[in-house]
Amino acid sequence: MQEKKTFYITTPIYYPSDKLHIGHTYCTVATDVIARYKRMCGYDVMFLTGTDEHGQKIEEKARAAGVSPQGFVDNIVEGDGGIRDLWKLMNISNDRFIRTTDDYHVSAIQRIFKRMYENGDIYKGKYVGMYCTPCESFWTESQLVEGKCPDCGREVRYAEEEAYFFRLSKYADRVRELLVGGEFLEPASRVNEMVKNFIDPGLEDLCVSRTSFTWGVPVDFDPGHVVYVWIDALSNYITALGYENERYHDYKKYWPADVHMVGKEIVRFHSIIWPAMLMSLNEPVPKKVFGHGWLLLGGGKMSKSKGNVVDPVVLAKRYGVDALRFYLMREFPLGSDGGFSNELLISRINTDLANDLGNLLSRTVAMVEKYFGGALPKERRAEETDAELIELASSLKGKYEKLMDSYLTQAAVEEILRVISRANKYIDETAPWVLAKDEVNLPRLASVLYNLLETLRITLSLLVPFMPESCEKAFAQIGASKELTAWDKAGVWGVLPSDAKVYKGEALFPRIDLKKELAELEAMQGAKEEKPEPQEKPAPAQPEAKSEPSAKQPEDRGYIEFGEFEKIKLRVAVVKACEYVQKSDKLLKFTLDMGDGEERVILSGIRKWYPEPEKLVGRRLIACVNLKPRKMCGIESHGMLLSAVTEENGEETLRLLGTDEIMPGGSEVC
RNA sequence: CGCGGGGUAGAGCAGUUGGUAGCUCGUCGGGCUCAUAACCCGGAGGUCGUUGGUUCAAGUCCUUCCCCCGCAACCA
Repeated sequence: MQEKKTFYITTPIYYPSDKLHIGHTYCTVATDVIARYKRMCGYDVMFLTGTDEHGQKIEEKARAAGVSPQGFVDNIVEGDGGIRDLWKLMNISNDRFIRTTDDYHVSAIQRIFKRMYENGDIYKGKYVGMYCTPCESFWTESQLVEGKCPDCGREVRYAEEEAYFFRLSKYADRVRELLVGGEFLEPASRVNEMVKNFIDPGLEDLCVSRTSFTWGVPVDFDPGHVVYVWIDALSNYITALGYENERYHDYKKYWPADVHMVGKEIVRFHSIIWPAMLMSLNEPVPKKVFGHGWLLLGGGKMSKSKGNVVDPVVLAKRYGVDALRFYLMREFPLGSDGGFSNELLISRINTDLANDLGNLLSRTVAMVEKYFGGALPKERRAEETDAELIELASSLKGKYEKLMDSYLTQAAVEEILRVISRANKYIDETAPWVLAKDEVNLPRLASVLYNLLETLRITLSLLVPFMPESCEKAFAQIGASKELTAWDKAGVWGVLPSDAKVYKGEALFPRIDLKKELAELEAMQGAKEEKPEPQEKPAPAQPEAKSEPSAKQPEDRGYIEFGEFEKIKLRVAVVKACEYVQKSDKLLKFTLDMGDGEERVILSGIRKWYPEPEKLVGRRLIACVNLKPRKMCGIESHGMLLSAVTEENGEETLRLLGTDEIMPGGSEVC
C-alpha cells in the first residue's frame, strides 16, 4: 500500500505576555478545522502550534511580577487556565506543541544561527545610535527628547554596538520571485502589499541579535548576544520536526510545510524573512502562507478595553465550544476582516444550529420514534419528490471539498446549510404526519424518514471538522456507528442500514434568549470593569493582574494620595496659534501663551473634532504642563490639553476644556 | 500624490474567469403542526459610492473624484 500523503499545517507561535483573546482563538480554530478536515481526507497530518517565549517584553513583565522569566511563561503556558488549557477547551487537535524555551529548540537555534554565520549570511556589524549608559539603551535620533534619553532624561552619547545581521538584502530577488510567482502567499491581495511596501523600497539587512536583554537564546560563540526574535521564533516550524535536533525525527517527512496560517499582521515575517532564512539554510520554503484577517469589534481593532466579553473562555463555556467554533468559521471569510459581535454569535447559533440543524435532527428522530418506535421498517416506497434532496446531499461532499481545499471555510459551511435547509423543506413537501395517518402509506413514510436520516448523516459527517463533539452526539442519535460516518461514505447515498435505529437525546443546540443573554454579557462586562478579578474559581493566568503589586488590591478603589495629585501641574493656556501638523491627519499643533511671555507648543490628536484649528485662537484652555515632553512627527509636544469625551448619537465626541473667565495665561489650576 | 483594504436591500455580508443581483437577519402576508414558539411558501425593499470609457453585455475590466478603515516613527 502506498504511504499516506502528508500535510503539515501550523499556527503562529503565540507570545505569552498577555492573555490570548478571541483573535488567537480564531486563528487556531481555523487551523484546527483544516487539520481535522485533512485528516479525514486521509492525509497524514502534522498540526503544530506553540508559544514564542523569549524577548524583552517577557523579561520586563516577569521582573515586574517578581518571578523568573521561565516561571512567568510556565504559568501562562502550562498553568491553570493557560494557553494549553485554552486549546484543550477549544478542542484543538494539535499533534505537537512547541515552546521556544524547550531545550531542543534552544540548542537547534544555536546551531542554525551558527550555520548561517558560517555560510556568511550572518555577519557581525555595528548598530549605531545614541546610547544612554545608565539605562543601557540605544535610541534613534527621533526617539530622543531634547537630545536626551527619553527614559531618564540624562545625556546620551553616540555609540556603536556590535550586533549580528542577516543578509536579507541578498535574497530580495528570490523572495520577490516567490511572492509574485504563484500561490505562495494567500490571499493574493497581500502579495502586492508585501512587494510594494517592503521589497520595492529595498530590503535591508536584519538585525538578528541583541545585547540589551538576556532572556533569549544565547549566541553560543559570542557571549552577551542573544538571538533576536526572527530566527528564534520562525525556526520553530522546523525545529519542531527535529531540524538540527534529536528530539523529533520527521523533518524529512513533513517539510516543507503545506501551509502556515498566520494573522495579517505577521504576513511580512512569514512571507519575506522566513523564506529568506530557509534559502540561506538551503532548505525548501513552505508551500503556502495564508494570512487571515482580523476580528474587529464595533468596527475597530480588538483592544483590551473593548475585549472583555470577547473572552473565548467565557463564550465557549456559555454557548458551547462547538457553537463558538462554528460561528467563527461560518461567519467570516478567512482572508478578510470580520466584525465580531455577541449579538451575531447568538443569532447564528439560534438560526443555523438550533432552528435549522438541531431542529431538523430533533424532528426527524422524534418522528422515527413516534411512528415506528425508534426503528424503521424495511418496506419502502420511493417517489419522485425524493430526487432533488438525494441529489443535493450526494453531491455535497464534492463541492465542500473543493471549497475547503481553497480555505473557503465559510462557503463550505454555507453549502452544508443549504442542504439542511432543503431537508427542512422536504419535510414540508412530504408531510410525514399526514402519511402516518394511513397504514397504506407507512412504506412511503419510512422512505421519507430514511432520506432525512441519510441527509443528516452526510451533513453531519462534513461538519465534523467544525464541531467534532456535537457531531458525535448527533451520530449517536441517528444510530450511525463509526464506520458509517467514515469520510468516503459522506459522498455516498444509502449508507445507513434500512432498519436504522434512532435514539432521541437532548437538544443538541438549545435556543438562546438573545435579549436576556446580551443583557447578561453586558452586566458581566460592567462587573469586570469595576473589579478586574471576579471571585470565581482560580482565575486564568493573567499576566497583567500579576504585574500589579498585589498588596494594594483590597480596599483600594483607585484612590491616589493628595501628594500624587499635587504633582500634576495644570495651567490656563491661551491659544496664540493653532494649525495642522503636516503628515498627520490626527494632530493639531497648538502654540500657547503661558503668561510671562512664555510660549509652549503642545500637540493634540483632536483634529477630527476640530477641523478648523484657526477658530481656536484666543480660547483659554487647560494644560498639564509638567508632563514629560514627547516628540511626534518630528515636533516636540510639551504637555497635554485637557478635554472631555462623551458619546453623542453613538459617536464619540470630544471637547476641549477651558474657561470663559478672563484668566491670564499661566494661571494655576487647582 | 506614503502603502494597503473597503463602499452591493433597514442591518450584516457573498458575488474566483464580465452573461437575468444573491444570502442571513429584520419586516409584511400566507401555510403547516412532526419539531427546540421551531419549519415551509410568497411580498416589499438595491440607479451594486461617484464620473467617464471598453464591450453585444460591466457589481465584475480601465478612468475621475468622494467617503470609511487599517498600516507606516501620529491620539501625552
